[in-house]
Amino acid sequence: MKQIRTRLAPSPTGNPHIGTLFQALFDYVYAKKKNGRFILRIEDTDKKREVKNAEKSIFKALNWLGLNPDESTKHGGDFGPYRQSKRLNLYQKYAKELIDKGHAYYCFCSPKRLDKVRKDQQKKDLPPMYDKHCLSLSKKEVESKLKKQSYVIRLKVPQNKTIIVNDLIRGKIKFNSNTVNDQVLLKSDGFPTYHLAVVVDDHLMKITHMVRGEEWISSAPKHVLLYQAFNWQPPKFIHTPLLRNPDRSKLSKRHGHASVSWYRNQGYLPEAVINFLATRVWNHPKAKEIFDINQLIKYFEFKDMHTQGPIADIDKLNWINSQWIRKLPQKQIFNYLKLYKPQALSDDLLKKIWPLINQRMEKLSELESLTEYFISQPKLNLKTILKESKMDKTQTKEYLNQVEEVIKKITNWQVNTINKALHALQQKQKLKPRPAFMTLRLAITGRAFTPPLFDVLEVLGKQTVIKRLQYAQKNLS
RNA sequence: GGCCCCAUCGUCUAUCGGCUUAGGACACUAGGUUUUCAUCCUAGAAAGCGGAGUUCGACUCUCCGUGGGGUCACCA
Repeated sequence: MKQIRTRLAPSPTGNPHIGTLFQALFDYVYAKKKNGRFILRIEDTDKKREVKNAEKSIFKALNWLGLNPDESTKHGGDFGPYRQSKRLNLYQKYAKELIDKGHAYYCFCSPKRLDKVRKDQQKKDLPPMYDKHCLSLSKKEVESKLKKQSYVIRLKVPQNKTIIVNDLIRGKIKFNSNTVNDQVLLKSDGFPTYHLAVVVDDHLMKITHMVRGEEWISSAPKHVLLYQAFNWQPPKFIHTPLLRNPDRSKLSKRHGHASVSWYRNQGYLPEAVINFLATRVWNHPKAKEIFDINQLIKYFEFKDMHTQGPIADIDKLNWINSQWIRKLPQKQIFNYLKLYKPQALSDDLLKKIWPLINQRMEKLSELESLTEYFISQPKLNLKTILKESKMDKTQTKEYLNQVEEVIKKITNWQVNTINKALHALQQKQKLKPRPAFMTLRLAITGRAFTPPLFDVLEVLGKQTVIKRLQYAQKNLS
């Protein structure tokens, strides 16, 4: 049986887009499922748009999600080079072959003329397309021009033909060839355009399943034409829907959440991001909401992939992330947590606090705000303290002083002994639980929302609690 | 504008012609648990874009509208 080979073919033009990883996920999963190979090919045929270190970021992003390729510029493989700028001779060779077979032609039109043609067409409300001007050049004319002029090679699109793009999840998509442009295949600088390069490389690299975004559907007929011209068997086409902004436009940087680094910085777990991306276009057969990549590998089939463009709903991601924070073993979470840990927070302290805060955490980036009052004396809001205590300044101060005395007498510093002692005081003082304990919470932690008070006290330690009570009293006088 | 893709609660979806008073999840609202917040539990509100057709029967099939999206480069 033929080996399944999938590929991701990003351009090194900036921070990796989450949509790229979205594609990679299905490449990776399907390859793993079928015991195939997942290939990463760098499509660096546009020198102008290339960004330094972009290639590195792609590897980093893939590695973060655990979607490492089997073959790439870094991992090697039998079908290299895996960088298109290293394959220029191949594209040139195949472009010539197309000319010889009559499926492509030289074009010498200047950018100026092309611009004029385009503008005229737009004026007449016609779709802008190359007017095949150079197609009518005689062999002689071509030969003489080749000697002194720069040229491009264009695809010769046949007239009045129906081109069928067979998409694995969308079925047959029909195009009238008259609506397909005579696309440039080889640029005047000798570099191929995407259209030539992608077909040549996917064929040479023996790609069996080509996953890419829906935005490519409209150029797919050109690729079909090329496969026919070369007489090559095309791979299976899978055009995934596009991730959307809340306004339904294509997910973009303008709206935030587009770059992979954003997700990492926010403190989303790789497991959660994968879970999230997968569920945008696919449902677990047992209707599970939370599942890992192995489940995906086990159950995923392209035929079950949706075609509707989903909004990348951050609320849902947050929920999925919070589920994974609770689900993953502590060891693994702590490993991820390193990135977000403030210096002052020791490993030991974190270990103690974790059971108290992990039910309250949605994103790992919240670690600092959830733990800061365990580390240092928080700012106090006297107004809020007095409001909650329902007593005046002196009474509140006196209460805190009594708490201090009670606490000083506790010998066995544990949740239940603290609990007993402070409840006894609360009853003796004839205070209602809420003012009694809320006042304490505010005086000691500086905030109204914390884990259970006595647990917090236990972790803080007797001495710190006493210090904070004294600090609060000082503030109240 | 041409071409193409898509169309069930606010969002993601189940339903693959009858099993459905259209089910679930997130978000939202209310209540319970909790000294607070969160968790957890319970309940609630919330949807088949419109019109023709096919059929005994349509959310599900076909067509036409409508709406949203993508694409029209010597960029990918």
